[in-house]
Amino acid sequence: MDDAKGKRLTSFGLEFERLEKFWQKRWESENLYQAKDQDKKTKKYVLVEFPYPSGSGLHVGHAFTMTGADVYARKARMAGENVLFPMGWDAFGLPTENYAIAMGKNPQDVTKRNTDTFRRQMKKMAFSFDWSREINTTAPDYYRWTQWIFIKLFKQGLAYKKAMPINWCPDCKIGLANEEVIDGCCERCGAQVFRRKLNQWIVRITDYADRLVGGLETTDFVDKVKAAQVNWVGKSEGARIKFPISNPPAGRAGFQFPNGEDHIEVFTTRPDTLWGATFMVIAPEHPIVALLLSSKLKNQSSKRKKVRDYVEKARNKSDLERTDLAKEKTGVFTGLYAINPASKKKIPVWVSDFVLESYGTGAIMAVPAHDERDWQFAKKFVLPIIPVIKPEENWDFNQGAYTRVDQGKIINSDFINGFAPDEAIEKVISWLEAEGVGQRTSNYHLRDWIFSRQHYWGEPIPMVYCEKCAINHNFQFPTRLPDGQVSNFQINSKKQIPKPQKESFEKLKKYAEKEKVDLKVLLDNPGWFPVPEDSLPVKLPRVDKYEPTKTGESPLANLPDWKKIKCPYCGQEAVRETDTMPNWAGSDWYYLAYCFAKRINNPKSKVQSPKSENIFKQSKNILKYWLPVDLYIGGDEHNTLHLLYSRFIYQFLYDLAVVPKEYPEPYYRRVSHGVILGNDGQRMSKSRGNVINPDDKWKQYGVDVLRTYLMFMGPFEATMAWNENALKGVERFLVRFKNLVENQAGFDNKENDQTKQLVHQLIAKVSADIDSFGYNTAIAAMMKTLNSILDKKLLLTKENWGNLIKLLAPFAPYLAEELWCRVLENEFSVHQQSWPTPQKRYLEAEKSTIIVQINGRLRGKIDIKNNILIDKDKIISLVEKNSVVKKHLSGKKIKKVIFIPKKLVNFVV
RNA sequence: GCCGCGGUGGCGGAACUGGCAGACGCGCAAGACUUAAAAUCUUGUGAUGUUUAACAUCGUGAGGGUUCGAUUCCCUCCCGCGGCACCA
Repeated sequence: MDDAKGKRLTSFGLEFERLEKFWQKRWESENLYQAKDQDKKTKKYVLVEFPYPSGSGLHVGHAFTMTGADVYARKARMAGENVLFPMGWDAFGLPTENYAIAMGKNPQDVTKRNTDTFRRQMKKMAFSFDWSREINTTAPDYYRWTQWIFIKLFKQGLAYKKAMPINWCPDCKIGLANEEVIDGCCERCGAQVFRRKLNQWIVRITDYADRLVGGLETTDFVDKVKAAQVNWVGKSEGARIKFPISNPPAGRAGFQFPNGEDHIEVFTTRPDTLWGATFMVIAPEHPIVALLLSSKLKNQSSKRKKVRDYVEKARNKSDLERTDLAKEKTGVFTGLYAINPASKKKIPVWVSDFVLESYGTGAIMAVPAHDERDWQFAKKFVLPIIPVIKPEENWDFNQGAYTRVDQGKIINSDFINGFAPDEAIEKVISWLEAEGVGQRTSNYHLRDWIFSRQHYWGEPIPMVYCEKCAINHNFQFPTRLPDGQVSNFQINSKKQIPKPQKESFEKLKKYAEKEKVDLKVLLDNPGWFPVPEDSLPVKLPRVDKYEPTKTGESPLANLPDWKKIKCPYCGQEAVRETDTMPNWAGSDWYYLAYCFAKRINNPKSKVQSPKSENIFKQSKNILKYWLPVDLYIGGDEHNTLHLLYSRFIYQFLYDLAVVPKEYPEPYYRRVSHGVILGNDGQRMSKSRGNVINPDDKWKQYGVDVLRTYLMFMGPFEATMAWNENALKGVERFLVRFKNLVENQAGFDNKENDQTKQLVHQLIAKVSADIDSFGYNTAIAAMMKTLNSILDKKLLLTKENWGNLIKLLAPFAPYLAEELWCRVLENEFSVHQQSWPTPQKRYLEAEKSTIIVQINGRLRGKIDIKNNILIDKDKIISLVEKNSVVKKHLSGKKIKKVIFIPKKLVNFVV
């Protein structure tokens, strides 16, 4: 075409940079993308996970994910929806702290610099975020509310302090949650993790286990996300069964079972195999073991010494060693015997580290005939193996356990003999409950959430410890049960409490009522009080050293002045908690914060309601308007932890009635984005040298080419390798598009029906594809249409060029704006235009192609006019006249004709 | 071991609820333009066979099944990716 004017463009890149700057500035000055609270339009909340602003800037993975979200948001906005598409910073975290330590800078400054870089890059990428709602988890006005949530958790009895054997990373000098330990090593530094007991704040997420699973029903998460959540909670149903001890070391001074009764309780999913339980195994941490070894027991036999040695060894083992499947079973006999409540047989109690203290009751009934681990143990220590399910084939129980136990019939089991296992389970549970030796129950893999971190760069946990109160409140009542629960608060129980204690108990009770604190938590955590809510935030003080202390305490422990505080209860001198919160805390509720970001970022503004009201209640109407999040785009790596934690916190806030009662779940739809690999097909990493930096690419090709390429690479949810050549293909497409519009602009073009059909079919296709994240096929369709226009030398009217530009706008916003305003000379801005709607009359062609098959094999195609399309007989006779069909049909009998209107005719011969 | 996802040309990928397999892009080949190269444009491009056309046969990880018809549904198996894992 004509390049006489020298106007013709062959590539973007540098030449385009000027335009990008120009339009970026204009969009910003006109506040194009601000969402309006309470607007009458349909709201749509499009959320993309906010990044951790690392020092290395925006990653190409961020660029990919956010472009995908941006395309969706832009299209929705043009289609007339009130779109909330916000962005912020999840800025607390170890990398910043480590960098600060290494460079001697303070994390606040490092964070400021990093977020500035990220923001600049995102603006360059033309992401249509509503920057008026930007939030930062490290801003005191933000984490004030993160702390507030923690206080509420405490007051409701959902946070408690406990010495926990935690995963301790010797290099980072920090306690790690189970989730942060990968193959027994620290997720961040790779050092081997070992166990260490440390006082930690624990959050009782397990109380919400059933709701975290049940709530999924009302959401539209993709199946794999739901499955991941369900698996993580890991519910299994079964029964608890009590096994009485036949030879308690009775008469010995000080011996008393921890549960007050002389039995060991187990959890099993297969109560039907109870008759096959020939021994028991308890975890080395089981309370009975501690009791057996307690110094109060005088007779320290050699057997007892063996137990002591074994338990000692197990304690020093790392998790990695303990859970190594391949290793041989170890264990020792405790000297205790239990009575199998069903068979009444005396069975030995062993201790072994393959039984975990943290799951179930920390004790199992071993059924070696039908469980692989129990079988191995029985084989090694020569314990009896009794089959209780009849195998469907010949089975040698000396060779292994028969574990296909869902089929078969029960044997050797008294009144359940002959039943199928699932029936037998029901019968046994009824019997257990009737006899009072067991009950139906469920267990979860989900553990309570260790919430303390011994680090600087996190939200301070807003708690105070008062030693004097701790002494005064360490009430010894008979009402305290062994599991830490308090059954009732009757002072007038059998054992009288001494008078001073009684008085202080009454006082504490009053405090609990006034402050709305669960009395149970105060009793379980003597001396611990939340800071008063109106004194929040507990600001992170500046320190000189960011390293954790040698004792494993956070660096805040080095600040005596900061630590000192008056006890909120007694007013005397007390100390602050020096631990900080885990990374997840700030991201648990950030999607709520966007809704009322103005109130957070400017707490002194007039919109602030009375101080007594919390920000969630103040923003009730705004939350009701925006929630739930309509679409949440994020990575698979957050499908368990972040998603589960934030759903839990939301459900908790729901129970506090501070979020709208209409929405029991925060996120309606969850879509997980894909991953971009380097051009070698490997995960991008500095060590491989295959990292693609988006900065380089937009400098070379321009933002529009980069964005369009990212969306064209493949399905939004897939894993794809970078391919520089394909990037050039996209550039060709955009350049051709631009040149063609420029060539046709300014003419009074007349177009034919064929052209209109092309345009309207494309509108329908692109609209549908964007809605279903089929960005790659949307772009392919645009390419195809452009090729047709070029091939057939079609002319388009200004209106239809406008339509095509609108379709392109979500992908290539700069080019679209340039063509819309400068070339077509339309009014600013293309991004505020309404999304085109396809006209039905152009969607269907006059002719349809009918496929002709013979015996299901393609033999020809025939174009048929629409007006006779449904007329079966006419079409069949028409088809039979076709020469190719005639040839194939000659000399054959037609048995049957299959006719699908508008699609095909199939002759069966 | 368990759970989830996937396997289609030389490559990335397309194919709606079973109905033209390979859209679109890359790469490659030939040609045009050019002194030449790059860029751009045109044409071709799953395999095999008679080979000019046209046509035929095969072809969506392997094998089997359902169906007039299967990349799509069912069964068995193989391979890859992700997650969980001594969880009773």
